[in-house]
Amino acid sequence: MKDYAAELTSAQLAAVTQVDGPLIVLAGPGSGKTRVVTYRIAYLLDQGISPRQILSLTFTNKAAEEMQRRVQELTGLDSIWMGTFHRFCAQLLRRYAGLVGLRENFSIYDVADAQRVLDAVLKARQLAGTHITLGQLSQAISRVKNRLQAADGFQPRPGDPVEAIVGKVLPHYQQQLLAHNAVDFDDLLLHVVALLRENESVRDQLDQQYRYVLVDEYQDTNLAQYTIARALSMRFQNLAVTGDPDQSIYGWRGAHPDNIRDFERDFPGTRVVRLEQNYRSTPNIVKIADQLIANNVRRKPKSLFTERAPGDPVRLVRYLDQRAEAEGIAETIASGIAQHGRRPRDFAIIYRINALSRVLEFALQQRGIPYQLVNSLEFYQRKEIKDVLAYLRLLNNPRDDVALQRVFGAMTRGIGDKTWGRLAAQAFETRLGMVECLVIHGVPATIHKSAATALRAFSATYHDLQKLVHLPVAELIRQVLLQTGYWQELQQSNFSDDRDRCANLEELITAAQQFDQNFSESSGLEEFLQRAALTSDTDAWGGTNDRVSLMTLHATKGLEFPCVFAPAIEHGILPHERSDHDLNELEEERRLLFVGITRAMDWLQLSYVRRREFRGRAGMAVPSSFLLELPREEMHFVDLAGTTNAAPGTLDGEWDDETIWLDAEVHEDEYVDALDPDLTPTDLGESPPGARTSGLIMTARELSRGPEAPPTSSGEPAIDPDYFQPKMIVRHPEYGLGRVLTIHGSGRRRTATIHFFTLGRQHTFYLAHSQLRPLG
DNA sequence: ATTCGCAAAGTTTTT
DNA sequence: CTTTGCGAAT
Repeated sequence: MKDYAAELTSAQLAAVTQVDGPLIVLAGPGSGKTRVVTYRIAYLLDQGISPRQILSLTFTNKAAEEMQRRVQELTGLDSIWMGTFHRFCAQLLRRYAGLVGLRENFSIYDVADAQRVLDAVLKARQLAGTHITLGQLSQAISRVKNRLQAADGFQPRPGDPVEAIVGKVLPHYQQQLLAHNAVDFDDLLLHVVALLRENESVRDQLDQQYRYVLVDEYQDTNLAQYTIARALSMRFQNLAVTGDPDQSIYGWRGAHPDNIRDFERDFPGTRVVRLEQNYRSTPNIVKIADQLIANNVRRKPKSLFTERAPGDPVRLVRYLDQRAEAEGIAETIASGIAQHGRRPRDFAIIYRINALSRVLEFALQQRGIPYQLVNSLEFYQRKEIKDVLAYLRLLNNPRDDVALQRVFGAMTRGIGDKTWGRLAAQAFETRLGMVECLVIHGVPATIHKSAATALRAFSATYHDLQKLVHLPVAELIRQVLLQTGYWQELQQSNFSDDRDRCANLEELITAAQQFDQNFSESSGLEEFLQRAALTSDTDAWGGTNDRVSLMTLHATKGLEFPCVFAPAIEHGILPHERSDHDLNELEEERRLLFVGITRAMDWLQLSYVRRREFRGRAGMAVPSSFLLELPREEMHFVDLAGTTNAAPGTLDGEWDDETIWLDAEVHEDEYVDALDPDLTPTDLGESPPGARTSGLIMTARELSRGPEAPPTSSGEPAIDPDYFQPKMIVRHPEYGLGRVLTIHGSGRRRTATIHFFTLGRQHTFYLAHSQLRPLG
């Protein structure tokens, strides 16, 4: 048995050795949370508890893998069930499909698949043509589902147009999914909730089977997930959750904000253990993280501390543009590897939105630095991959009409809307899936000759392939590619990107081969499809490599790296423009940066640029207001933007608010000239029709508004910056009337973001300098 | 029914 | 800059 006391602090030990009863571990970043969880599992095993009785639920696949790895390192065991809620639920549903109206071979629809169903429902219900997009609708449905508002009992909030449509559509949408023997992501949870609620014996049986349930990243679970965890812990209340409210970054996905309070309510006598000491990062990093997060109002104060030796200051770098930024980062990494004994895997570049990865990738490629994109949507989103997977899904689940639609659209010739409609009509009458119907009843008489031939050909191929579903998945994929002619078509194509497609398909086959080796059981195809649906990245299947990691801030959760770069800390990107109208969302953005900063162990660089390209257009970037909230002593400012009044690097180390914040405006005319030489003075006054600003970037034209109206505040008395408050209506001599959205900072540093009504856009001002006046 | 071409629109984060 | 959508021509 391990000497637990010797390897853990007293707080950690308390969390590890509490075997029975409900437990909450509130763990700050880097406080050894994963260590606590893995040691706790080891301890449970030492107490004679069987690995089969332990269930460890995580939020992402990545976190699950990491946990699995570390548990194996510690105990040598890999037989403990670890994975995401969604994967756990998918497996349960395979077993109990009949109890919720599914068959065990159900398909899992991704967002795009689900939207197709939604689209069909809208059209059938004559509800198409509202200004509400499919995306909004499916998001709203997702919210409703995650809040456990029952499908038929859902009451739309009065006056909410989106919810009104959700109310009309939801029952039919659900019915269609069931008819296709399919579930969307949220249904995986929802069906399990229903299963556990309606079948006490099943619930009790599972409760007994999984006597020890661990939930990681508890702050990001939604109501459905919490309900599941609780249902498995009624008789045996050995539910241990770990989390950190300051790292809650999935509110937009229905994470239940008060779940920690709920937990204590539902499980009286819960033991709460707090872990506040950080073992991961240097004091500088901890300090700026701590000070940043202190700006969140809706938060229980908590302070992080560390006893690590002081390290390098955190770097804040201003680059000229995104290319310079990417190259600068690549350069720094290269020299870190060449001169400071770093490995590529020591570095991570983390950003707010996936779109930012492109330049960075390019710069790394140029220098031959190996990198990996984590969770980029790429692989399983690619057309050719989705096409083949659709065919596989169709073989596995003949009711999957959405898959058939995709197959007809991409892998067969000669079948169009008309034929589709006629086939659908017959399928509807016979209450079968469309392929089922085709196989059983043959081609409907209403279908024209050429289309009928195409259908018969498809039908014959499908029939042949159906006999092969028990082959190893890799072999099955090969057969699908060959027999449908898809492979041949791509091979003979003259388009160069079809070459890439073939390569991607080969990669899929390789992944399938790996899968076949690891899972030689008979239900191979189903399991393979499930994995394909529930993992978003390829390297989840492969090993860990010595590469620089590129990922979004969301994807970094639970990870740590010696050296971290966080580029594009700019207004509109972080905080994201769609988040800064709402305090809750803004605070979530701040937590996101907090999570990002605290991934760094030894070395951290934040950066922003003066000029960022967006939709092909260059525009001025505005530094994020979060930068103003960071302490200065722990940081080192480096200006590489090459401004006219300061040679590159001369501002090293010294910076104040003007340096990072106002400078972009001071030099704006110079940039107008640089960006748009054809701009004539008459252009300057009005914005061209249709020119919208996202708030992300100011265009040259918008910037040019500035110098036309030099500050006229000479005669007017200054207004106390503290006078301005959110929601206040204000007037600006240049922009007109607007409403204060958010306020940041205090004193001289206090800034306000104003939404201007007539402009339909927003600007951020430094209140001590601004020409803003309260109305009246 | 398919394909090609151009125009418009839209870009958060994940299971 | 991409991707998606729509309309016309084959």
